[in-house]
Order: sequence, then C-alpha cells, then structure tokens
Amino acid sequence: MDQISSPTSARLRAMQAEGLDLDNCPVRTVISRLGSKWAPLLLQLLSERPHRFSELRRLVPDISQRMITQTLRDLERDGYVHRSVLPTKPPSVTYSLTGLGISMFESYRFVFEWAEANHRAVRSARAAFDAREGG
Amino acid sequence: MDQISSPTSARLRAMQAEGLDLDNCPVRTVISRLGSKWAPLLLQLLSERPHRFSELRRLVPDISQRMITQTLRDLERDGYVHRSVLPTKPPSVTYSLTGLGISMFESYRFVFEWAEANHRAVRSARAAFDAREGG
DNA sequence: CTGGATCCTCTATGATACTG
DNA sequence: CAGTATCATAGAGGATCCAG
Repeated sequence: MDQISSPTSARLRAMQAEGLDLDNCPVRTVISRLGSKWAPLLLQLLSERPHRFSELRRLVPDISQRMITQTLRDLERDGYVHRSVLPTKPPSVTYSLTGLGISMFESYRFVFEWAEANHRAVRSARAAFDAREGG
Repeated sequence: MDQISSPTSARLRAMQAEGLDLDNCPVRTVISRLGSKWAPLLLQLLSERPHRFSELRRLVPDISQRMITQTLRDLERDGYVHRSVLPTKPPSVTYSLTGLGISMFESYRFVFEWAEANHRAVRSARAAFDAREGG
C-alpha cells in the first residue's frame, strides 16, 4: 500500500528521509481540489450541459463573482473544464466539461447521488450527536 | 431540477423570498464536509480497517494532533465514524466506519480509484496550463 | 457580459504546552 | 495514549469598484 501524506516541518524531514513522495499523493492532487466550497456545485451544473458565466452565477445565487471566476479557473487548470470565448459584443463565455472532466464526474457523481439519497440521515446524525454533547 | 445554493446578503434575501432552501442542499450538507483537507485521507484508511488514534497519526505524518482529533470528531458527528474507547491504562481508542460511513464510502471510493488512475493526467494539465499562462 | 484588482474578514489549520 | 487548551497565521472567501 502507498503512504498517504505530505509533511511540513520536523516530521516532514523525517518522512523525506524515508523517501516518501507526498506531493504525488492522488488524494491530495485530485480529491482535495474537487472538495472546495464551490467546485462540486459548478461541476454538477456543468455535468448537465455547458453553461454561460452568468447562468452559473444565477444558479448558484450566493457565490461571489470573484469565487466563480477563480473556481472555474482552477478547474480549467486541472483539465476538467474548457473555457470558450465568443468574441461577440459584449463577450460571451461558455464553460463545459472536457473529456477528463466527464471521465472524472462519472466517478464523482456517485457521491452526489449518495448525498441526494442520504443527506437527511447525515443531518439526523448531526442533530443526535449535538443533543448528546449539549446534554 | 432542484436549485443548488444558499445565499448570504442581498442575494440571499432575494432567494429566500423565492422560497429556496439552501441549508437543505445535499451537496453542501454532505460533499463539502467530505472534501476537507484531512477527511478523505482518514476515511480511506478507516475504509480498510479500524484504526487506533496513533496509527492514523503515523500513517498521515503531516497531520497535527489537533486536526486529527477535530476531523475524526466531525466525521463522528455526521455519523460516518464510530469512536470506541477501551478503558485500559493508558486508554486505547479505536475508530471505525459506521454503517452510514461504509455506505457512503462505497460511492466515494470511485473517486479515489479515479484519482489513483488519473492524478498524473491532472498534474500534466496543470503544468500545461501554467506553461501557457506563464509564457 | 465577463472578468481583474483591491481591501478586508473570518475560518481552517499549525505549533506548542499541558493533562487524565 | 489520546486527547484539550491556547496562541498565532496563512489562505479562503466576500464586498466593492473598475475595465475591455
């Protein structure tokens, strides 16, 4: 089995001495990024069909202009999203999933389906835990 | 289709006026939490078998004591993880997945497998993007 | 319409020291 | 061994204004 992490200080140096390669960890490279605050929502929307910038903004009402831009840019950088600019006036920009993005979402979507089916159970567990603690 | 978000200020009030229930969003309830920095790593380890606190710490060398405690606590609160204390001396604590946790990971694990198979492609895309930008 | 630039705030996380 | 408490900080994210 592979080792999982990527150290920072004293522990870090000890790890590196043992030859571990934490920057190559699949979880840290892929999953951490997909778990950001807005990436899941945007990916879900783009998995349905390509969307304009303003459409995404409207469909995710509480995202700031700054974060929608930045999140889409991160997803583009990692190869999941394609950005296509139509030189109209004013410009129109459409975002869509790339082949890599589609491939990724075929796996990621199982988590969305699980969440859809079980989010109530999670909220229940949360409430029960809080009741125990608070009491 | 359901609406996705959960507003914060002016937009928020506008949304609520339309009757949207952003706090009930499955993505925000479930997926956001699973995407935290350490949760994926700990879940992956616990999906293999139960682990002691110190084992997890050793297997994830760059996690701080504080974050391992807090992340496990969050996962316990949401019903994914069970914490069992053996009253030995000194105490021994074992963490394991609950039924809900096992169920969830049966979906989540596809993402891990995808990451394992494609993290190099993602890193390539990232490098290519940076080359374009930087150049 | 689609952003970029700036400033500001708050949360997540780390480091460290202490305890049953 | 398995935490808790405290302090400090980087970075995520929001608000606002400006521009092609």
